[in-house]
Amino acid sequence: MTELRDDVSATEEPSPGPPTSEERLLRAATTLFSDKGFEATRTRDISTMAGMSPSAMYVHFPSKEDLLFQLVRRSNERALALVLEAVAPFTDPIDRVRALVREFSIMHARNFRRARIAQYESRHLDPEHREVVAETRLQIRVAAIREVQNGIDQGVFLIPDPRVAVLAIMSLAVDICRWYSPDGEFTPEELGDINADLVLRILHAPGY
Amino acid sequence: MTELRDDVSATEEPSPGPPTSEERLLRAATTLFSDKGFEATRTRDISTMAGMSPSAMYVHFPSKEDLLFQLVRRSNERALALVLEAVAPFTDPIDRVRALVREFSIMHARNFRRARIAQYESRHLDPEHREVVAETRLQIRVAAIREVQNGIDQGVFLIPDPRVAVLAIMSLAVDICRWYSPDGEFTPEELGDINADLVLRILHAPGY
DNA sequence: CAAGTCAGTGAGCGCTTGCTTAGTGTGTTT
DNA sequence: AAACACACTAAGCAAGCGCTCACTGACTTG
Repeated sequence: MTELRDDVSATEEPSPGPPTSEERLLRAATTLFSDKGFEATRTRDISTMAGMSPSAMYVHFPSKEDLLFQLVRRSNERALALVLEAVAPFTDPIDRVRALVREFSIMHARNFRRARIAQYESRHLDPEHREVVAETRLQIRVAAIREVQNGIDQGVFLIPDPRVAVLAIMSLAVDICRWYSPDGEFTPEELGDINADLVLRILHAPGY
Repeated sequence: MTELRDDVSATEEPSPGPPTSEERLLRAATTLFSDKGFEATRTRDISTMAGMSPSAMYVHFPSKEDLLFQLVRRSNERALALVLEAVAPFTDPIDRVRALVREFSIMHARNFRRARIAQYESRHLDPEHREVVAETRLQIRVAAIREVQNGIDQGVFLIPDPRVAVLAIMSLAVDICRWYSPDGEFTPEELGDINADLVLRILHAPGY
């Protein structure tokens, strides 16, 4: 069975025992930022939802913007690590692309709130913070291009322009977080398999 | 040659002569809402960018929310009309899907600011306004499903689940407005052709 | 010309915002 | 026991917000 993990959970590997104040604040911010957006969220609401007084947020985070930055940074770093880990067990380009697309898609469904914040709220970051997350995102992109090019070089993918395939991979996966709902008609794992199949069709992989 | 139309232009068929005050306000709001988001945009900035005093917006629009609603409503109505017009000249399911995906994609590139507002800012609408735009969007979705199902029925598309194909069509086209820049490596028309090819590959249309 | 219409203005109101500051209670160190 | 460290709170400040309102000048109508 797949691991069930709360989308608003702040830590990747939840430690036992009650969540810390910092964790509760990050969880509350995840819910509020993804629901109403960064600008429409009030610092009072974050603290209150975390079960604290309105000013308690500033004990743990220097500003509302920094709280957003921690959320976006974690989300992007986790996405990069997931992509690199997903392809690692395989050598066949088809297996590697399949694993990449599948895991990347699953992540954007299962963690759709965190993904929304990373995709749609990062424009509210300070310029230097925005640059940090842009660097991580570029690395994700580079990893995807590498996998597609690898398959082209080995002659198993047939597509005129690898950039086009990467565009499609990213759009199919990232766009999940725009419309996904846990009550929808597909589970995250189903969406992962669906997108992996679609991408291999696009790449004209043999048998697809 | 394709018609060049300013992305922030308020009217679909620009009338000759200088733009009206209402048009200038809609254009300013398009730029500001798409750049900084609805909540981060100040009514003073909209009026000032339109060349008027801070309170002048309220002569033409009852509220900031209503200004957003006009923008989102127009954008969605135009998208629906475009989809229906795009398929009309053709009878072959392949031609119809190709035209649908191509025009829908071109629109999300050429009018990426308006598309961003329609996709990402509609959560700030009042519930009744949100329902109006949801209805139009559903009609776009229904039209896409009809075209794919038509091709399946005629035996030219080979895909297990038509819902999956429509999901992919929507994601590939809509997601353009998230990352598109006029300075990027693809023109709107190129993106339209690219996405049409990708979708026909996904559908296993003969020859793709 | 008098009256009415209407786009646009300047001042500002009531409220909320992110954030600060002084202080409190609890547990730990010396 | 004195001193300190720490998470947290109550109160509130300066700034900015959406929006209102009394008013103005230009144009239209009778």
